Amino acid sequence: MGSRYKGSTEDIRALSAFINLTRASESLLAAQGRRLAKDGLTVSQWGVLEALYHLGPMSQKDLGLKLLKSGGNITMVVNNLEKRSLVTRRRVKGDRRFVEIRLAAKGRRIVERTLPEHVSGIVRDLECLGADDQEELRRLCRLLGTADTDD
Amino acid sequence: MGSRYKGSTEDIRALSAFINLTRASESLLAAQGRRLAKDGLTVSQWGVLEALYHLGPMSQKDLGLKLLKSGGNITMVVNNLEKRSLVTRRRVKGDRRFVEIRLAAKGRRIVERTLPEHVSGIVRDLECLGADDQEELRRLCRLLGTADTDD
DNA sequence: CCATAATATTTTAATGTTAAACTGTTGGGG
DNA sequence: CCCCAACAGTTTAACATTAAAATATTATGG
Repeated sequence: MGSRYKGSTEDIRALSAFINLTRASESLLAAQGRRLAKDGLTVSQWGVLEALYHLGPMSQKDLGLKLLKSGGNITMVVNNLEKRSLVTRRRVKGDRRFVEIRLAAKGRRIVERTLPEHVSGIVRDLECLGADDQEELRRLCRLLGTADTDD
Repeated sequence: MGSRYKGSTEDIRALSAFINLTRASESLLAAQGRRLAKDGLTVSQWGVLEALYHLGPMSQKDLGLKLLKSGGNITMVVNNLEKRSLVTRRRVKGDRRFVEIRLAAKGRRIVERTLPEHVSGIVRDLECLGADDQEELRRLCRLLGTADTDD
């Protein structure tokens, strides 16, 4: 049944790095998702709220660039936030193609109340690595992220 | 507007590692997705096909454990593969709760034809790291994956 | 000025994802 | 033997995600 696998040493090295990287990422994201769920938020919704909190109001276009998501996706996530009055939408006067997304009071309260807890959750999740290993991990991942191998 | 951020050095270290890790993972997964799309497959579908190819027929339960996905999700992905005759479903005689998923001939042909290309794609994507860095990355990510901090 | 290209957003269709409720099936204790 | 815990799978509801088509607005070249 098994063992029809024939990979070189380099293949195995790269595949092992790949699988462990994606597993680690999924694991951390899942943990963050569980914490956010207690506040009734998803990871994507949190991404939007945090961007608006730290960078101020911006268009959906800019949100998409910041979060590396498609325009249609941003529309959906902002819809769900707007339904719950966590953000507001407003057509930009001057260029009516743009929509300016802004943190609503309720959204701001949620971010300010829960931000410390979500930061410390991530810090705790990474604690099993020491400071040096965390910086090494960041260095290696940064190299990968930059590598925009558009084949 | 900005600069209401007040994080300690440790916070920033952990957050930087976190953000770069998830970005790198998304970037690699997106690249793999683009390659798979040329063969009309998604990352999830490929995960199922590859598991069946390397490990042989198995129940949806086992697929879920192997791929770390929910039961409902496996039902959906297998449905889509079954529609295209890439896998087959069969109730297990003896214990009729189980469904055995098996690679169909067409699915096997696709895996055998495209596996080398998809492996080498990953190898290429990781090439910007040397062998040592790849193994270091694997080590660090493995530590994170193991850390099942169920808060 | 006007046709057209470019841009921002929305919509649609397809897939993925989970939790929770629901359907069968099995196995075990009373 | 039968009720019921446990278990595998499916369905449903909600959200996420993308590509591609559709809408609306703006910019631009002739």
